[in-house]
Amino acid sequence: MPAPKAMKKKPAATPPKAFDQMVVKSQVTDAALVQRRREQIVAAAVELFSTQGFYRTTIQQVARKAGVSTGLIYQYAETKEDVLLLSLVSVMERYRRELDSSDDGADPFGRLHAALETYCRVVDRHRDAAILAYRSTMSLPRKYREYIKQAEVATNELIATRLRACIDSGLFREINVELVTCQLALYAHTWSLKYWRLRELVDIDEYIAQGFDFFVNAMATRKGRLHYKRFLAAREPKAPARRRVAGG
Amino acid sequence: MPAPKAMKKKPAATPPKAFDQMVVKSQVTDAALVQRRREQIVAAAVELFSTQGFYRTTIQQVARKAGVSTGLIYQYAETKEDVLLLSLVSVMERYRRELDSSDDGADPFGRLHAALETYCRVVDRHRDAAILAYRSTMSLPRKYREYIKQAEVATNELIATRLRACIDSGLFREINVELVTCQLALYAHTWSLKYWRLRELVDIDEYIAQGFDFFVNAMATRKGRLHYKRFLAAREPKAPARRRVAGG
DNA sequence: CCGTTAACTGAATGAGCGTTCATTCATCAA
DNA sequence: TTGATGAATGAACGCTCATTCAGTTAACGG
Repeated sequence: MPAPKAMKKKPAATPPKAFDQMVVKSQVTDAALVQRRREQIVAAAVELFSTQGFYRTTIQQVARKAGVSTGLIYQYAETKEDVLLLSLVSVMERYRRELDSSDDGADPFGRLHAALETYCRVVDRHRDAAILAYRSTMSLPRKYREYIKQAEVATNELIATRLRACIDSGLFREINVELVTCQLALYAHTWSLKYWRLRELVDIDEYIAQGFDFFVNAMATRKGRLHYKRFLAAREPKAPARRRVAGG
Repeated sequence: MPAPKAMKKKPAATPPKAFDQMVVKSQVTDAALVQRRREQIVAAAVELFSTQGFYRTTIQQVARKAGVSTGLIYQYAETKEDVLLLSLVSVMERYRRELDSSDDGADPFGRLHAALETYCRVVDRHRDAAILAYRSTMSLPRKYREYIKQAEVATNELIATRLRACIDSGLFREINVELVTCQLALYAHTWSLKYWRLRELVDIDEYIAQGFDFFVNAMATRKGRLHYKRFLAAREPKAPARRRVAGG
C-alpha cells in the first residue's frame, strides 16, 4: 500500500463547525460550502438508501442523483459509510428539531399529545427515511453507531420531559418513564416499520388518536382520566371534520 | 451469455414438501436430505447474517461455518438471497411454533399473558435473529417479501385470537384488535431492537410484567380490572422473589 | 496575463465476492 | 468388478463497485 495520503492542506480554518463536521472529515476547507454540498449529497443518498438499501446503492448513483461527480463525494466524505452516517444523522436531526419545536399550550396532556402527534407525522412524511434508520444503523462501523444512539437518546429526552410533567401534575401514575418513552418513540416508528399492515387498519389521524388514547388509559390516575375527558371535549369541536387535516 | 443451464435432472420426486421447499429450489432430489442440509446451512447463515449483516457476510463464510463447501450451498439454494429467505422463514417459524404451543390454562388473561411472555422470551433467547428480521427483509427481492409478511400475519393471528377472547369475556373494552396485536408483537420485538437501551432499564422479567400491566391497564374494563387483581394475586405466591410488578 | 491554489471531474484501477463447473467421492445395482 | 448416478468439492471466472488520481476549470493576487 503506497498511499502517501496527500495531506498538506488544512490552513487552520476553525469556525464553529457543526457536529457532523467534527466526525466526518472533508478535504474542503470552506465550512459553509461543506454544509451546502453535504446537504446536496445527503438528500440524494437518503432517497436512494431508503428505497434500495445501503449496499444496493452505488456511490455513482448518489453522485448522479445529486448532480455531482463521483470524485466530489470523496472530497466531502472519506468513505461510503461516512455518507451513510451523514444521512442517518440528518434524519435524526429532523426528528429532534421538529419534536423540539412542537408545542400545544401549557397543558401537560396537550404537550405530550403534541409530541406524539408531531413524531408520528414526521415519520409519516418521511416514511422511507425512518425505515432507513432501523435497517442501516448496523451497516455502520461500530464506532459510528454511538453517535446515532446518542442522537436517539437526545430525541427521547424531549418525550421523557413531557411524560414527567404529566406525572408531576398527578395525571399519570408513577411509571418507568424511560421505558414508556421508548414505547412512545417505537409507536411513532412503528407507523413506518409496519406501514404495509397498518395502512389497512387505520389512517395516520386515527393512528395518532388511538395511540394517545391507549397510552393515556394505560397510565392515567383517576384525576388524569377526568382531565383527559375534558381534554378530548376541548378539541373535539375544534375539528369536527378531522378527516383531511393534511389533505393539502 | 452462453450458459446452457445443465438441467436434465428432475426425476419427478414429489413427496410432501415443506413450505420453503416449494419456494426455493434445490438441485438435490432427496427431500429429507434437503431439509437436513438446509438446517445446517441456515443455522450458520442466521448466526453470521445476524452479527455481520447480510451483505457483509460472504457465502464462503457461511460455507465454512456450516462445515461444507461453497459449491454445496448452491445445490440447496439458487442464490444468496435464497439463503436469506430460508433464514428468515426459519426464524419466523420458530415464533409461530413456540407461540402456538404456549398456554396458561383456560383463563383469558392467562392465555394472553402466556402469549406475550412466550413471545418476549423467544425474542430474548434469539435476539440477533429477531433483529435480522427487521434489518434484512428489505434485502430480499420484492417477490419474496410476501412470504415473510404472510408468516408474520399468521403469527399475529395467534395473539389476536387471545385478545378477542379477553374482549368477548368482557374483560377488555372494544378496541381495534388488529392494531393492538401489532403493538403487542412490536413490544416483544422491541426487546431486541432497543436492547442496548432497555437493558439499562429493566431485565426481561420486569419487561414482561410491566408490559402486560401496561396493556391491561390500557384496555381493561372495570370487570377486567378486578379480574386482573385476582390474576396477579394468584401468581404472586408462585414467584415471591419478584417484587415490584409496576407501581400498583 | 501568468502562476497558484482550491474545487471539481470522470475514466481507470483493482479488490472482493457471487456463482460456476470440471473433477472427485460414495453408493449401489447388475 | 464395473458402470452409472447423485452428492460434494473448491479453484477460478468475471462482474460489480468503492476509491483514486491525472487532469480541467475558476477565482484571485500580483
